[in-house]
Amino acid sequence: MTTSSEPRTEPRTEPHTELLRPDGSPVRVLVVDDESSLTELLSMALRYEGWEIRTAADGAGAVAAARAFRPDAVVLDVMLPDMHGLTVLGRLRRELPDVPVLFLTVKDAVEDRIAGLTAGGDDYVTKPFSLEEVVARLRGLIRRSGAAARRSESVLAVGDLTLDEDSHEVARGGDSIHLTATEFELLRYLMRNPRRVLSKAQILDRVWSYDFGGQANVVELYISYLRRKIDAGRSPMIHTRRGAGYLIKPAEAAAA
Amino acid sequence: MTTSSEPRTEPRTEPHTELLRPDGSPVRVLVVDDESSLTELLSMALRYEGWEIRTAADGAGAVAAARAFRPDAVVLDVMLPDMHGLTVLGRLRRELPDVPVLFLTVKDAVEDRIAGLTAGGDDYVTKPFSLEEVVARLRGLIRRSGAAARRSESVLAVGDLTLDEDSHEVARGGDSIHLTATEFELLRYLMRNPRRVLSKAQILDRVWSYDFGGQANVVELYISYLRRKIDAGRSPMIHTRRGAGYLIKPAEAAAA
DNA sequence: CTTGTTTCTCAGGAAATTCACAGGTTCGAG
DNA sequence: CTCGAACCTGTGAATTTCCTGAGAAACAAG
Repeated sequence: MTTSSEPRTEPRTEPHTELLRPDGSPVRVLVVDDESSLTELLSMALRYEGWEIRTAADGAGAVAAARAFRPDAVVLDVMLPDMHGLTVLGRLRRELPDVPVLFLTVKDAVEDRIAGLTAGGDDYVTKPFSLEEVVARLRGLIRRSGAAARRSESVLAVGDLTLDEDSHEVARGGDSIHLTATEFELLRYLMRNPRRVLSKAQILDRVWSYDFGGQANVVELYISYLRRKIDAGRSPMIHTRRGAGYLIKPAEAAAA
Repeated sequence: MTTSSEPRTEPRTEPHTELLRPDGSPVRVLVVDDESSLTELLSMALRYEGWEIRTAADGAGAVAAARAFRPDAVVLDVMLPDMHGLTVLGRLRRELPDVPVLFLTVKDAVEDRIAGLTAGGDDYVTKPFSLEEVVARLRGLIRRSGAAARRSESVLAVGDLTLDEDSHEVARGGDSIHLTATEFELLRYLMRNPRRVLSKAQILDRVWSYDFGGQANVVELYISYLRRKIDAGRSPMIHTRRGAGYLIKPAEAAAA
């Protein structure tokens, strides 16, 4: 039995470090997509981040909502029923010159044109996406746009393990570690919820894309990969709670 | 009903640490399921938590009740006679954008089609469930949703024994203790009712799933397991009241 | 087209957990 | 003190849960 001595009463942060506007009010995000199941899913996930969400189903609605709601960021599907995303972008910009936009595009579509747009500080993710990806990108945009009060750090740390959300660099105790995209997202999710048990279902819902229909044991598999890279040899940080899920926490001082 | 034999005429002292809304009124929960035996069972257990309960048997009723009752949380069976749980969810969200939902699903059947449910901070339990599980999950949802005063602690403490509901960590006097899932739930139940005698029937009804059909002496067995881990050597916290049940309380100053 | 990487399925095996059973122990009423 | 009921706990087997190797499929880069 690992004998950690203290009862651990360290400050327990909310699921995620909160991002607030300068005046202390919650960050506002406008979600624009014509598939209601998607706006639904996104709304839920983004509200859970503590943000205030408004949705619109088409370009006209988006512009109107932008004017009324004055969001700090916009999630915008490139394909809308009434007008093309780029048209919407133009009108949005007229309302809100500096608001960052996260585009949702289909994989093989006009990726280059979108890519060009991201030069202006915008960003995009391709459908089907994972919620972790969207949330992370959005956080990045908001952080960089200056809409957030404190310029929050892009580095997550748990014990001697660090993960940089901007550069995607991961290191444990000085040794840099190469992770694949999925491994990275899984680790980020764990690290954003340290000391908290996350069920396999939660992980799947959050780290895998919303249309993933495969076996739930991919989670076990990727945990296994992560352990090989993160915990190899050292005292383990990723723990299994049989019947409940997984959690990450700083390694105990290795038993002497 | 369950396999418990004796009539439940237990002393009805006030329940557990109460979760209240900001204005001090009791938390409201809407329970939606078409099996009346289940809504019955749940209502009873949740009322006992000190919450105000309303029930509905189908989707239409759920939406109406949501509008009128404005609950702080909803327990929602995914399979309803008139519409699918996800449809209901959409309509509920229109009424109550931020209300957390606890889904009830069947284990094997639709497991894949509930993807995304936990993503927004919602949660689910699979049938057959134990009441402890439902109550714990609900408390977690409410705690995190902000309906209750923010940042309530997730740690239960009795004497020098602590149990963290987020990390599933248990420790006594600094020594961390590993418990299995069932042991954990049993201990949580005891600790949420300190100094109070809980009969074996109560424990069975509460900690084991409602369809448990085994020998009632599993309770004795698990109490025995717990003692071995919790009380080992130290002065005991788990006590037997012959003919009545068990209770947990802070250890007396150890007799020299 | 070829090659290297990444994602994922599948399946066997290891390990932990749950539980029944039964013999032993303790308690308290008479 | 005696007896039966209530309780405790060792043993072991069935079951569940998790881990991980091997390889197929998908993908990206050259």
